[in-house]
Amino acid sequence: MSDNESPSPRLRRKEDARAHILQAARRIVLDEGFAALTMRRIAAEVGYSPAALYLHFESREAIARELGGAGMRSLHGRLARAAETVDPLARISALGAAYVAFAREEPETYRLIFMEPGFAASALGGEDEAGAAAFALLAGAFAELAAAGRLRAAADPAALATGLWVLLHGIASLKMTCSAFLATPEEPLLASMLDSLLNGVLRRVDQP
Amino acid sequence: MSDNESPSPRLRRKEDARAHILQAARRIVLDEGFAALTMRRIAAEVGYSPAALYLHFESREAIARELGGAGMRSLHGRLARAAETVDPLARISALGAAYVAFAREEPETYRLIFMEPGFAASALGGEDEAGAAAFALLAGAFAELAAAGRLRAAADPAALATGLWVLLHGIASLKMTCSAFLATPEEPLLASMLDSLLNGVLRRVDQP
DNA sequence: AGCGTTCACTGAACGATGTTCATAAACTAA
DNA sequence: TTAGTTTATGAACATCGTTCAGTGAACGCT
Repeated sequence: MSDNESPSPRLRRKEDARAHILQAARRIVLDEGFAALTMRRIAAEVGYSPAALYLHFESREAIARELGGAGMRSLHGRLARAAETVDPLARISALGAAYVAFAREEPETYRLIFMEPGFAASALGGEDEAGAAAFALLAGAFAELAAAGRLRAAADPAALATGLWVLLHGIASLKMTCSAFLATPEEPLLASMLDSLLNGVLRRVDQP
Repeated sequence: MSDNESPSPRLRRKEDARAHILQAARRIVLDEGFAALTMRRIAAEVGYSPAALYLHFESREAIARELGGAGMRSLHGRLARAAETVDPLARISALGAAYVAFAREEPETYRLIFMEPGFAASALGGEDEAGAAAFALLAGAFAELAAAGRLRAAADPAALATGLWVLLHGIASLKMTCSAFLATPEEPLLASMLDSLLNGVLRRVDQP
């Protein structure tokens, strides 16, 4: 499996430069917001001339795309940790909480992934691996519920996962752009909506 | 009630100019997207010099804000028409369909209102009249349901309206940025989610 | 070792952006 | 008519993404 033992110091340094640029870009986005992600700003941060960035990235959008990919992997990581919850019902709550927490704690990253035009289009559509994996975590929980016979007959796990994502994204993004409107904190709102949704979807059982 | 019979041709022309500018701006956003809304582009459209725009508006953002306000009034208009449905349950469906249709047919307007940073913050928070009125339409439907005793005990109409808005915004905005992900058309997805949500919130009755 | 080639990088520039300012024309009020 | 306010302009400034002709330094080869 050794792809290349000594990766040629040339390429090594090239990849280092790429990494440094991305790291600087990430720092800027986190500290000053996505709007501050400027080629000249990045260049100053890494000690390059603005033109040098184009030797490592095609455009500013390419850097943003890469950053978005990393953000998506980060989100996937959080969801994966939440997905360790064994009970599928509690897992759904944990996944939702993790998702909303990510959006709250790294709003600029979230905006970059899901709210910037012309980029997120490919984030979940299959092209992005982490995005698909993240979605699979949600779908898995519903699939387990279905397999355990705890779902109403007509309920489709994939559709439910999509619905859950829609709900989570609705909370996360509305909170970001219309925080005054969403006076309720995210968590209680999420809990109550999840309650209603699951209440409508779960098979009713006399308490066993 | 006559505020001012002859509004002084001075002011008349000034307001005309404002209207012309906004109209041109609206045309640009609709035809070429929000990103194309440039001061120079607007100026060219209305036949002014770029600097002249600053005699009528404080900044580009002010124009965008005004446009967003108009968009919100337009959305409110659609919702108001849908709100004529008498049965509150059917009305909720109609409101949802109208909302999603607005976002689909005028995506750039929707993005301007709800997805552009630093603007939508005040769209629903009470400052904007149309926004509050639009929300009241949703809340009204749930309040009627509650008054008719068709809601579960713990259900709070205002919270439910917020939840519905979250859901609608989730569908509308995810469709815009991750259309590949939302392979399902908006309407069936909305219908099924609304079904589950209401199913979990409505008081169960033996069919009367 | 020396030579030629490739590579990483820079400085200056281009077109476009939002915005400001001095200036001129046009309209209003006396 | 004259004085003054309003409206519009053209040129300019700073900043943006991006391109391109050069400049060394590092690399591969003989």
